[in-house]
Amino acid sequence: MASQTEENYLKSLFNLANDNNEVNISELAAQMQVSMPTVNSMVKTLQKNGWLIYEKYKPVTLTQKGKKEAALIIRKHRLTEMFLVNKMGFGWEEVHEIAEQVEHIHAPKFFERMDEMMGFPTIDPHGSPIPDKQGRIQEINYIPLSKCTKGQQVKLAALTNSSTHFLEFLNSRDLQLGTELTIKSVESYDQSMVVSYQDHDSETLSEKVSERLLVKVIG
Amino acid sequence: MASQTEENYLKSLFNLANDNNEVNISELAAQMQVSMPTVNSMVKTLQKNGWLIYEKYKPVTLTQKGKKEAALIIRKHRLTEMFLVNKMGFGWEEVHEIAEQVEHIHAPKFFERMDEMMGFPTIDPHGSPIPDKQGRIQEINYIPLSKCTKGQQVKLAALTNSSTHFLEFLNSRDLQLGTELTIKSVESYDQSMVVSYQDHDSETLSEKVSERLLVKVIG
DNA sequence: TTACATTGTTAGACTTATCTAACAAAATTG
DNA sequence: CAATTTTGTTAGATAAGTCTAACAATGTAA
Repeated sequence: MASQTEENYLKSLFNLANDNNEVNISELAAQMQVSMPTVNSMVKTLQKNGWLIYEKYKPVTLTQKGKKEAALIIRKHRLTEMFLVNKMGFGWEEVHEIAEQVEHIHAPKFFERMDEMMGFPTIDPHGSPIPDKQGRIQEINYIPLSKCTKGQQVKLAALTNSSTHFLEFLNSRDLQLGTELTIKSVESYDQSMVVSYQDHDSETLSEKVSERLLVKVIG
Repeated sequence: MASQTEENYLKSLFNLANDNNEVNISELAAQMQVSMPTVNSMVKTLQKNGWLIYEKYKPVTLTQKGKKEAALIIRKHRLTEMFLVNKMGFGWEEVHEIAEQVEHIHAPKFFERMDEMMGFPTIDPHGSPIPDKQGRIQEINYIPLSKCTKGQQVKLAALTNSSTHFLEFLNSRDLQLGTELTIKSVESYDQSMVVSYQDHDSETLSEKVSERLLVKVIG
């Protein structure tokens, strides 16, 4: 069984993996906020335990076993976030830190019960997909709002960043998953967008914001 | 902040404390399932951090700070157990292991929300009192069934032991908190008791069982 | 009250997860 | 392609929490 620390590395590895499923030591060190030598020694341990493939001076790759384990931890994280929001009345900006701790609990029934009570949700409060019990993750293809153009109508479907700060910003603008926006204009200088939705006739979103908002084009 | 390991020692110290608030190194080692040298080095650490008083070759004593910390961890444990039973549909025999993990989560709001959702319960599913937010614990004076005599009527109020095995035994006999029993006889040879309750006209309980059942005399 | 048993301590070692300093390989760039 | 920067590795140290072996203090009981 992976230690809590190992579980955190697996999660980061899963999230950082590029198209070739590769992750650099330096990226992992940055993500985990530890030094490169620490990562170096940890990847050797993770390899020894069959979670990943490592060769000197090469990027590392999760094994099937490692990918599944990571997905199951992410499953616990996302189920917890959804439970906290749907069943316990938390705001979407409050749940990450709690889920970060709850995800390490070893008690399959606990998470199955959450899942049941919520009617087997497929996405978490930030629109990210919840891996299934086999660790399979359904890929959804939303596009960043920043890729959209003037006149399009889109529905906010997910976020690429779920930091408390960003979520509080969205709260302050009444932006929620499901909100339908119309793109009124795009400023060519800085790519900022003017959008309208609900009671908001004209709200300006910087590129930094619009590239973190994943949307579905509806018109 | 106490580490998870330290939290577990504090909890054990709290539970093992005798009338003088003292705990022996050997008792603590047995409870924690570690060697005496391990306890010896840990109590030095705990003292250094102000959780307890330690003098060579003397039993240790929790400080006020240590007692409060322990009670607050026990609070999280018992709130969790109650939440699992009342809000998530678990049986009282399933919750200890899960609560043992959840009690280490640092997220005051999480436990406050549980508390609110349950309407601020004062006992856990096994009849043990839930310490308040200040770490004060309300002492309740129930007596072990084994101390009762023929003819008495009593109500099952709490348990001194909440092992899964014991709880499953109680389930098999339809014994729950609140069950009212009449003591039909006590066998002088082995102190076993014959009791009746609900549909059970004549159920024999060994001393081992009756001394673990805490009751309130009602007639 | 001396001997024995129990309880507690010290010393030293191990594992996990981390660090810094020094160095080596790989990638980038003039 | 040689020089430099970036990335990765090795070596050695540290802290937490554990162990065993050896020894010391305390308690018990003949």
